[in-house]
Amino acid sequence: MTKKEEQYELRKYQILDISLTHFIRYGFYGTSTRKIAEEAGISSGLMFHYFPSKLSLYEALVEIGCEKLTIASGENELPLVFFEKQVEWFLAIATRNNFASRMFVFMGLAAINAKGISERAAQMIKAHDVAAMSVPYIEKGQESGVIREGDPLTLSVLFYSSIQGFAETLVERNDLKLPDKEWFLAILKA
Amino acid sequence: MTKKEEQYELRKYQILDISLTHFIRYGFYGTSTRKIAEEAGISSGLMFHYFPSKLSLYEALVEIGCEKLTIASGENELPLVFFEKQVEWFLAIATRNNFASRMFVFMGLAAINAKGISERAAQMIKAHDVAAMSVPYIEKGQESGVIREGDPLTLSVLFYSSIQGFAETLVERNDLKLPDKEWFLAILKA
DNA sequence: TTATATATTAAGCGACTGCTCAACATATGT
DNA sequence: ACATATGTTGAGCAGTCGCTTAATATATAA
Repeated sequence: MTKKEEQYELRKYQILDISLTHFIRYGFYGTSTRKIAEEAGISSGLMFHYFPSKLSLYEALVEIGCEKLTIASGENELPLVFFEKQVEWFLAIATRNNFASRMFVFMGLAAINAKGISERAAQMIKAHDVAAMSVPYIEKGQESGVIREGDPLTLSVLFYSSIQGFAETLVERNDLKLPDKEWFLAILKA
Repeated sequence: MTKKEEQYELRKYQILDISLTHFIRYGFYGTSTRKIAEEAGISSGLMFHYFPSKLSLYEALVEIGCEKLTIASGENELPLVFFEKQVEWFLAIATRNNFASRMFVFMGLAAINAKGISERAAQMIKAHDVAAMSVPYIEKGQESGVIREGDPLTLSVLFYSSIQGFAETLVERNDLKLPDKEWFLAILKA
């Protein structure tokens, strides 16, 4: 990779990183491309050399979020092992206030108001419904008696909501210790 | 109350109601006072007869949210009874997609990005930290052995995060049944 | 070195924003 | 009926927005 291409990719990531923070703090419409450019130390026009529009910047983040926040669905794992891995994976990225942990908050916000921003982003998120994708594991666990009875989707949504909700709180507060993974699993366990 | 005053209060509530929906969907900066006025069937100027600014409208909603979403802390209740009442109260308002249930989502968003909007709103929310206020109940429950061990604040935050997170998901999806209250309490129970 | 492609800037356009204000309509109190 | 206070409008102001574009600097390839 040439020097030029290297700087290109670096700038692109830098813009995404700054945008992520701004989108969380000020929302899509409150985020100004001028401010992002200023913070990145480039002219406002150059922004549009890297991303054709503010919307494309937002959608790029949603796409990255969909990729990064997907869990590799283990092949035919035991249900409780599957959900335990989910929690462990979350706790691992939550310990560092990095790109991924801010992405968690961003995606939570996007799930609520992407419809008011971009139909494409809304559909990406909808197609990436981790709670719905985990329903089979819930059902399997209920059959074997290790997961409590009740509507599987609702149970799954509650499990991921608790992770999502805690992640949102975590970014705002620094007086929080990390929960034990058993606390999350208690929602599911029979 | 005269006919005039009656209409005044009605309009004021109507504006708040429309604003609530817009703030959730488009965020503070994406919400236009003109659009709110249009949806309320009044001129854009009249908006500012009822609320002196868009910010005051936002802060009014935060203030209402702080009032409505506060639970009457029962005097010396048993810890598990206290948290059970919290869940029951949430489930009661979650069953209707009304003002209160949208307010739930609004306050969740406000907790994240009020700092980027209004210092006053941010402090109102901070002063209304239900999770922190519930810590004594957690500690009491841990002493009597009915609540699991672990950092009390973290435990409390996780409990309320699960409620908050589920409420946020509930407004977006209509294919969800309501969880059993035991599912939430399982997070706390020893 | 020269030619070509890319990086970068800054000015500026049209649209939209929150909000004000002079003007007019309506309702209330006497 | 008249006076006064309140309700209501819509044009308009100053500012910001996303984005374009002509011009220029810089890096790469020949």
